Amino acid sequence: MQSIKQKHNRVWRRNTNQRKLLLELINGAKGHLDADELYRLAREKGSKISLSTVYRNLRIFKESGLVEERHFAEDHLHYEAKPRVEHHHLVCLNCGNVIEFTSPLTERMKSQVEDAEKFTITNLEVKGEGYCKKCSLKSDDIRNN
Amino acid sequence: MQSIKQKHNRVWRRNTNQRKLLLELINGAKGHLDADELYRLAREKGSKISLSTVYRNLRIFKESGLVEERHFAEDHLHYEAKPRVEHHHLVCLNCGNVIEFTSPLTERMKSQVEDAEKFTITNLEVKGEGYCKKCSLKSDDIRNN
DNA sequence: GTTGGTGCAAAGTGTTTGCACTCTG
DNA sequence: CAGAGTGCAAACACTTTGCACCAAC
Repeated sequence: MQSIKQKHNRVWRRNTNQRKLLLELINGAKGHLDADELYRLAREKGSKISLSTVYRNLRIFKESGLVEERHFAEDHLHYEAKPRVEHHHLVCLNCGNVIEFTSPLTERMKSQVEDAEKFTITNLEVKGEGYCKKCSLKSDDIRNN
Repeated sequence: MQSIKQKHNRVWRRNTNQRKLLLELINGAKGHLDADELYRLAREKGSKISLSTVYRNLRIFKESGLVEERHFAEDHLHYEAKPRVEHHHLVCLNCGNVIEFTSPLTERMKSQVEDAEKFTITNLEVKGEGYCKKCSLKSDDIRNN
């Protein structure tokens, strides 16, 4: 079972029902969830959790490294369980679809940059914006400016 | 001089003083600016521009491809003039410094992913979070959880 | 029992919008 | 002189916070 520590390993956090449910939902989810989706899912499961609790716990999970925060849209955040294999995202500017991908080059790039910049990367986010196969045609007039 | 088109190349936008000043400031800036910094810079230059105008124009610039939007912090956006050579960012979780880097691998990764996923990438954002050289030591207790 | 966690409502923050006025083209 | 652009204030959406109560340890 996963467990949560505060920063600097000082205190073990309490194992509340709300917390357990949230972790369960995040880990069970296929893709990425935002706070509101998570809130609605939890309510559907019968929990009387509040939105503030969702936010508070998401922050804790993030600080503990259990989930990752993603910046897809301009206006709010998405979260997903920290994956074993690092993967990244393509966001279609037309249909809004998010495609996950992996590439051996991202790992190589990471080490190369760490080395060159003397920087320790704990979290790498690669996001490509553009047009998916289906939407590619429609975007011609926008792209060639 | 740069010019601004609306989507689909329909209309040329008006060349207002506010617009000119904003472009000037963005292009003259070393790093990345957020809307508020831009607003303050413009006011310091004597313009009586409003914050709404800053936001409205940033959106237009972005749609026109003149500036790029960056998601550094969790709570607000940064903008920078679209660079000739694509570069990316490392954000230090301790001191908050943003380091720019380039890597030949990012270009290769881009084409590789476009090919593999049949996706046309118009904008690639690579962001590494972690610890810069100076701050690396302090982060040991956080990293090894 | 202590005290971290919760729900609620209220406040905060960055961003967008409605409207009447302004100024570019 | 038409209508795109502006300033202002009010509205918005997402997120955080203060506080009294609750429940995990």
